[in-house]
Amino acid sequence: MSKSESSRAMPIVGGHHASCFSCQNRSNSEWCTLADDDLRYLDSVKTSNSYLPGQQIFYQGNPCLGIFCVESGTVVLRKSDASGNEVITRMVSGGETLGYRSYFGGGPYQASAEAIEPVQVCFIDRDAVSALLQRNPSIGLNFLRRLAGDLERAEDEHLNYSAHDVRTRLAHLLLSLKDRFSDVDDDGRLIFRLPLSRQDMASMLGTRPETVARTIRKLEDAGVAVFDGRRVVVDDLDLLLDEVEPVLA
Amino acid sequence: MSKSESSRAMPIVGGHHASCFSCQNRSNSEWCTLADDDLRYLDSVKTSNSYLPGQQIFYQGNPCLGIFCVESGTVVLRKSDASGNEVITRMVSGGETLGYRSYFGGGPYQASAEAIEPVQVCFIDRDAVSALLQRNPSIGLNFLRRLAGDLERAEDEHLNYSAHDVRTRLAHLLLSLKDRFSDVDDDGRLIFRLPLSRQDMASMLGTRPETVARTIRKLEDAGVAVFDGRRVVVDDLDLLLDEVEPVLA
DNA sequence: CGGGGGTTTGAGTCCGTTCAAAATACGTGG
DNA sequence: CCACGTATTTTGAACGGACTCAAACCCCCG
Repeated sequence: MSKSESSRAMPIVGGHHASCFSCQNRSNSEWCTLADDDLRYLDSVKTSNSYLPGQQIFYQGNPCLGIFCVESGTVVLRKSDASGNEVITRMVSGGETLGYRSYFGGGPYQASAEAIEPVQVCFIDRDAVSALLQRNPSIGLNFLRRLAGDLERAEDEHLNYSAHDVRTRLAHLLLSLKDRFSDVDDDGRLIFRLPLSRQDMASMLGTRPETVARTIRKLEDAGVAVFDGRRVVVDDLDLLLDEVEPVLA
Repeated sequence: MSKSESSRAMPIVGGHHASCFSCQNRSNSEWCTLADDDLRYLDSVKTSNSYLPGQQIFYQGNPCLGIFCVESGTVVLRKSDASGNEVITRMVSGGETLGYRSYFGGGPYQASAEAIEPVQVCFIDRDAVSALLQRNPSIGLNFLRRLAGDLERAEDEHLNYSAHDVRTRLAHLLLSLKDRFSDVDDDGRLIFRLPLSRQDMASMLGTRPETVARTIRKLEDAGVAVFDGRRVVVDDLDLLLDEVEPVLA
């Protein structure tokens, strides 16, 4: 169930009101092709908010009132069904956008967005998005590219899911988190600081927490990685890669 | 010209050259918002082709040269990895479009498109699509809606997949094929004529043909459906629905 | 009639689940 | 800072669904 039951999309901290002009992420966001005056418009209509880990940015089933820009931090999209089954369909980090699937698809959100790190997000109203799309059609193309990429990832995931066991998928997951959540220490080892609980890992892998724990143990026994809570140490990246890429005959 | 470079995507029958104006499916396709002169343009640049069951319309890995309109018949998108694992990510029938994910996402096709029924498709060149997008930006919005819907379905499928066993997913599959591939006979029974082999069903369910056979047997033993090759008879739709919707306490 | 691909059935195994309990981490108040 | 209650994680044992390998079957076609 949820931890902070009641409050909906209530930011804990008022906006520190970043400017779109100085936004680090703009160059690789959908808004990169905005002309100066359009950017000025965007900057004037957006609102900026902060969320702490565990706080919900929007809920599955809620109507989509606009689009969010993640300035910093990490958000997960959780999707659940009537029976309480839950999967994490996506992780969204700084520079990425949020809520556009429902915006373009119509209908309510199909997943809940929850901050798993302290997050700074900007909100752009439906009408403002619509206006920007009119003023600069290339924004639409940018979102087309984004959605096409999302669909590709979802279908890759589908294939990956039905072709590999949990151990392989866990190795996959680690690799996909490498760039954003690991550093190399003096000895050349990879040091992860995962933003995910074991339960969240299970939701991402489509399995149960118990299985995650057991699979972690297997990877440790195989010398691939050492897990200590959310801290993971990988001595030899090649061993991790071998988990994913079977030794082909 | 463009697609003859690969002898594979060679239609068996020359176009019967349907007109876009008389196309039955236009009203619910992405092209429904085209003005008359744009439609005339589309009609002049599209080429129409036929494929027989088993023929490939394009291959995973091939560059995307344009977009296809399925006028009639059914196509499946097969996606495979280096190890030979295969899933069917989508079924596309008359009125739907094909190849737009790669067109907007850039890069080569991520799946192969194979006719599983006699199919009539129109091909629209990249440049023509681009021109139409420019002339009528609402086309872009239509594709945004389409991709958003595809992504939603893919993520629904993901949840469905990790939450339900093969038996439930098979029932799901039947229900999803009901509208297009079944009729009601005089006694009120549903008569399916499936366009899929058992292997294809396995690819859609993310399982093996043996498991499909066994699961079919279970459904028969439970009196839910009778399978005779590709012909399926469902006496009582409610029984099928019960397979999907667990009796909630 | 004799292939040959697809399908079904069988037997055995393995992976992941379930249920239950123990261990560990966490937050809160004393 | 420690103690305590709670939630999460880990471990264990038993079960079950789906997989693998293999053989038999079937149907379509030459």
